[in-house]
Amino acid sequence: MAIAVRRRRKPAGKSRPSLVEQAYAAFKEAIVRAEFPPGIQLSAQELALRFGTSRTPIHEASLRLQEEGLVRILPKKGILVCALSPEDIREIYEVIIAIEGDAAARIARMPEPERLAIAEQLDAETARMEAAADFEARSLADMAFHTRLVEACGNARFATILKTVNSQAARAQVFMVQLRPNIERSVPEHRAIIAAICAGDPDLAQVSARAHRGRVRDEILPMLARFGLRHF
Amino acid sequence: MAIAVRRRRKPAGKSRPSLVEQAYAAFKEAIVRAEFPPGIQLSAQELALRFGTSRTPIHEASLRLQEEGLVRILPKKGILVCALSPEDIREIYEVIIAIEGDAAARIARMPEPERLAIAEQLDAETARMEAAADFEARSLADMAFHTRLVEACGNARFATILKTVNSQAARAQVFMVQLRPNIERSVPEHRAIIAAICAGDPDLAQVSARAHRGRVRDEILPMLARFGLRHF
DNA sequence: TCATACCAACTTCCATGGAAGCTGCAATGG
DNA sequence: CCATTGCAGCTTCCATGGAAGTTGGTATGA
Repeated sequence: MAIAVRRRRKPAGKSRPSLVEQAYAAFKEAIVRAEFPPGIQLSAQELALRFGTSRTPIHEASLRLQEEGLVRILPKKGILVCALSPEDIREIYEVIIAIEGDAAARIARMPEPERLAIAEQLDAETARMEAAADFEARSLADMAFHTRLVEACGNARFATILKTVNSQAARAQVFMVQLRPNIERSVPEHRAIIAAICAGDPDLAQVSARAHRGRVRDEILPMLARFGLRHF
Repeated sequence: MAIAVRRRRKPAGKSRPSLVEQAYAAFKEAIVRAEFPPGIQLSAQELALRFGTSRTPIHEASLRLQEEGLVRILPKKGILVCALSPEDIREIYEVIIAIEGDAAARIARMPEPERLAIAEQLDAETARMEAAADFEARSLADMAFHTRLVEACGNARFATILKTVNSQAARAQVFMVQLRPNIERSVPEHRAIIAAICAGDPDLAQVSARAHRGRVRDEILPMLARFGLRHF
């Protein structure tokens, strides 16, 4: 007997993600990449066909995406992929400004060893950004800087909120890359935030972080307006 | 013929809420009222029995509540009603401080007629609070003030974020009522925010709003610690 | 006595089909 | 010609049952 290989209790790492998880990730990816144009209306049936599951996981994934603001479920009608207006972008930036500003201030209030350690990490990302060869690499390092900033601040809810609004803005980011804003100006601004953190000055950190994101917002919004983009 | 009453296309108002909606509301209500003690583990089957539906609407409602942070779905094990630690309360207050501060500043930046109109509404709530006979009425007026503040600020995402964290904190509020913090101190602080808005001073509005919520936080956290409450 | 293997009772996960609602178009009646 | 009605084809909503994973208690062995 016992020919059959006995499975372990915890079979090597975590078990495969559920179909809901897969459908959620795939659907979200498709939305962010604008494979589904904003405003399009889909049915669970066709999505199930596309992702190779039944309708149930699709439906549950849609519920999650609706909670995040990426789609709207129209009862008895279908699933609507939400379109973002420039107004939405503005709202999202204001959330980012409020949260990141406080995150920077919180870090600046930490005891010196901790905040210096964080500052070092932030500085490394900024250096990586400065040294980056192409726009994409720079953009990636930029994102890493901001992610690190909010994850290090000691308030997990800040990170959650930013992750949500970022996923809303992600589709717009795809367009942004094509517009190629002058990301170089970010480097000294990042350094200003880092300096305020090192100095342990929460107010200055707050102001620097807000000024940085505010500048980016003020640069991007007219850009979008100029290109006459009504939605994303 | 035609004895049967023909239904209109739009049958008088909106149709009945879906079972998911009902289950969601009922489940959330039960959690907030602490009918389900925090940390308890439930099964979809028993909830379905309690709310008179099948397991599907319960499951979907649970997904929504999980997204809001009120429960966690443990795969193949059940639904866990999340417990809040004092640390969570602190985090939630910091989100409130960041968002409400910016909301107040945004209102103060509006053109005079608009911000005066909003100030008047806020003042009315504050007056209602001052005149309230019992603690509960005062508490209600207080909540109305803060709700109005964030809904009037012109950024719908601010309101959404606050609604989410408030629903997380709602269960703790139930305990708070029993502790009866001295809510009277809020009245002059509300008036300070209103004055800053009337004066059109965004920085002062920001500082006033933050100071108000910060004071409440600094009052409540030790209170919870003193009573040795580990979770809610 | 203690550690291990096993099993029965639980749980969610997911597919599926019928019920109910929405929409656009064609047929009908003025 | 226009308004109304009826219907066909679509959609989600929800109940249900089998598949598969988890757990705690019990029997078994050293």
